[in-house]
Amino acid sequence: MQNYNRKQNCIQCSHRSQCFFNDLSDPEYEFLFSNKKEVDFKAGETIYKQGTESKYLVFLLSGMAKIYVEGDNGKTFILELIKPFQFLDIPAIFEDDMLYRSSSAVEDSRACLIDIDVFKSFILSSNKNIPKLVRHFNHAQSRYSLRVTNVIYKNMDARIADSILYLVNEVYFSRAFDMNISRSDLADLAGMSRESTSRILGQFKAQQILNVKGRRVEVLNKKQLEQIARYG
Amino acid sequence: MQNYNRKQNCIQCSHRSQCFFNDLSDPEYEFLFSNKKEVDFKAGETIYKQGTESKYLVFLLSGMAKIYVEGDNGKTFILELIKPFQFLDIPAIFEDDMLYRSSSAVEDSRACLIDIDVFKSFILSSNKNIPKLVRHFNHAQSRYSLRVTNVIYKNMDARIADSILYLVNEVYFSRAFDMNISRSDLADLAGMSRESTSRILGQFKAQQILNVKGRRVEVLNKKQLEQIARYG
DNA sequence: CATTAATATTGAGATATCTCACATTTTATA
DNA sequence: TATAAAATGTGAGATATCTCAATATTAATG
Repeated sequence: MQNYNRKQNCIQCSHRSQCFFNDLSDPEYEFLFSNKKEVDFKAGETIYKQGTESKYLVFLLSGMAKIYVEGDNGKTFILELIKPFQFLDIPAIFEDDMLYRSSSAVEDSRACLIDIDVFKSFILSSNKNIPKLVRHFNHAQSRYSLRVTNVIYKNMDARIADSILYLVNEVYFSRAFDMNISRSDLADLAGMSRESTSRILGQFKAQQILNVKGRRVEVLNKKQLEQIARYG
Repeated sequence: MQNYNRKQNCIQCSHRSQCFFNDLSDPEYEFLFSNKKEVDFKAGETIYKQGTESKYLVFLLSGMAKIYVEGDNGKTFILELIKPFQFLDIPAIFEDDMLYRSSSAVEDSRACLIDIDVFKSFILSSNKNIPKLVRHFNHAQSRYSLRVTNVIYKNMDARIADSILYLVNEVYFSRAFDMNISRSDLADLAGMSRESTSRILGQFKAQQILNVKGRRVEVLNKKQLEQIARYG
């Protein structure tokens, strides 16, 4: 069986909590990944849809995915971006295996599908797995709170500043990066229209807070960006 | 030790998932509630604040509490209302015991505080507790998704309709009820200003969708309310 | 019961954000 | 490399929602 080179991968794993796989014994690892499937997703392709049940737990191997909620009008609000060696959503296991959010690939990606029943057995097999699972949920909840606060209380400037800081601090780990997401995605991340997003990026550029050229973004004044993210 | 009359209580428990306590053995029950404290909260009093750590798990015994996120500007957005025999938030156990949201009593309430370390031991003590815990998290996540979708994609009419339907279907279990929350709370639940909330209630009354008099609310046309909640 | 304080309603103007239409740039394709 | 297609930027008007100020109602208190 292919080994996901887990010790190494976990270094890259930006998930707040430990990676699920970094302290598994070989038999545990074998068990969890028995029946695994690997699937490729083209940029833009849907990985799963909210309101559907899933027989799998999706683990990203390469590329990037966005997790979002959809309104009746077809608009989307991005909750987080998922990078390799992170899970996408864990369905409502021990209930109906429902997914409450949707996901699609923002660039060509490869994912590993873990059988949900195997995952359940894995979770129940040892109480050493429980803290990891709980940390996953903690993380999801803390992110939700941040996202809600962001979109409810902040004006457009603050929302864009916040989104850029998210990219800097939690996605690309650098003040200068090439976004692999479109302006529309950035708009959906900030919870506003594409046009407003453009306007505010232009304004930040004029204020020398950012340097933006196409998908290249460079943060020139992080302090000020943080200030804006906080007070609008 | 006082017994919370758990078999009976769980009938009242509106939590999607089973109540944590309805199938505990007596020794388990004894263990979980060892060291428990009972505390009273007056209407309006804060139960806990987001960003703080908690040594307790709070379980509501009487009254009603609201769970909300706060912005830097002091505004609040209510995520859900908690009734007796439900947990308020489970802190980020197996991490830093942080709370990501705030809670306060909307009417005089009594709560039972369960020692968080006892709770952790309880969770780890048997894998039969895991599904219950996971269902709690599933529930929290599904509610977050609903709330986010509600506030991001819907106009004011839809948000008020949605909030009223929440009260009907998940809080009071009746088309006609006396709200124990203020207009401000209703506004915070719908994510809009107090004034706009008043206006829309007035409009729904004029359209004979609702009958509102003070805190008495009666839904006259639920079909239409659902229609509005969906399409605005 | 009268008075005060708190809560709720209403209207009008201010403001933030969106939408639409079009121009421009970038990317994909023949 | 030329051309079409897609993505992005920009301005102006439309719209939803908020804020402020005044009034009305309900609840609390002496």
